[in-house]
Amino acid sequence: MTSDLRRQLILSAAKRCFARNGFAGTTTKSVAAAAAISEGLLFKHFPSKAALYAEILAEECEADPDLAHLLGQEPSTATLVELVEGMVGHFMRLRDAPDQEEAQRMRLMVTSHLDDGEFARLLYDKVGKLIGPTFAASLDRAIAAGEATRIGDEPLNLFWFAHHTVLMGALTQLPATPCLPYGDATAAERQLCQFILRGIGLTEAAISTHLGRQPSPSAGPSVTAESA
Amino acid sequence: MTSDLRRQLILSAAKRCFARNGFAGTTTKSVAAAAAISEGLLFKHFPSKAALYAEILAEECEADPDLAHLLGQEPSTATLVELVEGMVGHFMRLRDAPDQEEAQRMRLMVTSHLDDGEFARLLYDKVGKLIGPTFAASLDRAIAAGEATRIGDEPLNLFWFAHHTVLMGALTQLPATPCLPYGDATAAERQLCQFILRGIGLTEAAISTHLGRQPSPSAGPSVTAESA
DNA sequence: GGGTCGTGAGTAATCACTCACTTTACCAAA
DNA sequence: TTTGGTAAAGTGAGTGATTACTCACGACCC
Repeated sequence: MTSDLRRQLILSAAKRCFARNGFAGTTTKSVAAAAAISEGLLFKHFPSKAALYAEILAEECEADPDLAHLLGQEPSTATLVELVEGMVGHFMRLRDAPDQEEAQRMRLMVTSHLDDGEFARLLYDKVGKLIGPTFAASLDRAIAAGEATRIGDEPLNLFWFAHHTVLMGALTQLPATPCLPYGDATAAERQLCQFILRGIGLTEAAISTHLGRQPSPSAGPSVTAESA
Repeated sequence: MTSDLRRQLILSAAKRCFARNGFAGTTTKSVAAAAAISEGLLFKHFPSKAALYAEILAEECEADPDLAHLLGQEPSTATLVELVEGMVGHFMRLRDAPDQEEAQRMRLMVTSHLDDGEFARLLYDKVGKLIGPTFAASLDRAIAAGEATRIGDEPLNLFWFAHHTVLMGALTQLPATPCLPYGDATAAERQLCQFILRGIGLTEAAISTHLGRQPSPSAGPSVTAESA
């Protein structure tokens, strides 16, 4: 097997382990087992456990799951409802997704807060710089159209509030720790969308007009009512 | 020293350690050092590291910081604005609090999600049963008074959304990992209150009428504009 | 002087990490 | 096609340090 492919397989396996057990709770032995290689080979590809973790965090920093779904569409035309619906829909879909990789990314984002504060700062800085202009622009457009009220002087804070709600909400729903009974999934998704949209200042009229129109083909709220 | 007092000192020290480093990241040696005792004595009081952790989590379960501030006042008369202001004010005060114990409790609540999913479920169940009726009643009163719109069929979900926002917001502001720049603290606190109050359905009129009146003498938003 | 409080050296297991070694992949000369 | 050389891919037993936890023993108390 080529070195690059092996590297990627190790990173993928390690991401799974770190997301599930945190940095301290993960052993290099378990990572090697998850990657189906010997422990020695692991250290041929990465100089240390910490370096492996740092590389995974840096990778996550570039590919924030929420962010990818938020910015997957044309930034200048996306409305707030589209943005929030995409974010919440993505989070809700994690529960029933066959591939749990993104779910693990969520956990990883939270664990990074506790394992490595310095990285978390870097992540917030980076994500903020990326999403900030788009979110602020969408909010400004909504305010100009009379569809939203301006709340506070820091529009980006509103995005973080929403981000936190989604992140922790996802954490409570992931299979490993489904500790919070939201009830009907579709209803809860709509409720969360409304919570966030109202929170960031959208008017009731604008929400009831635009919510649930599934305008974005890539990350729309195309959930079915099949889940428990 | 009496056995009970020593026990409490160990619990307090251990809580600090677990909150900072999680379960796997905390060593019994470090706990003993933090409690200024030998490692042997620690195991005279607690049969295992896991048992010590479980007892701390169970204790937290009984004394959720948000919850204590929410229910500290008369449940039947507290308005939604008072409840949310108390919760957010408490969270904002963590940053500048000389005693960091409550801040560590916040971290502990989040780490428990990852270290012990079963406990997290128990915690949510317990907190939900305690806060549920109070929150739902306050919300019903506000709706009846025409001060709020009903959003969804599960009023408790709205509380969890708020809880998550506060919890993660606090995590990003704690001294060990102040990774998110909210800007002016007073403005951010007001912004967060508005975000949550709007999110749970309060009307713009009700918010602007009641927000910032500091009606609760125990846990009101009596922050000064001194922080950065 | 029995009983609790407290210690610190000790245990086996596990940790991150290393190293001597074998296997595989690849390519050119015969 | 076969042969031989070589470097990378891969292994697994082994390293000292650290882990959770124990135990024999001393210090203080009523």
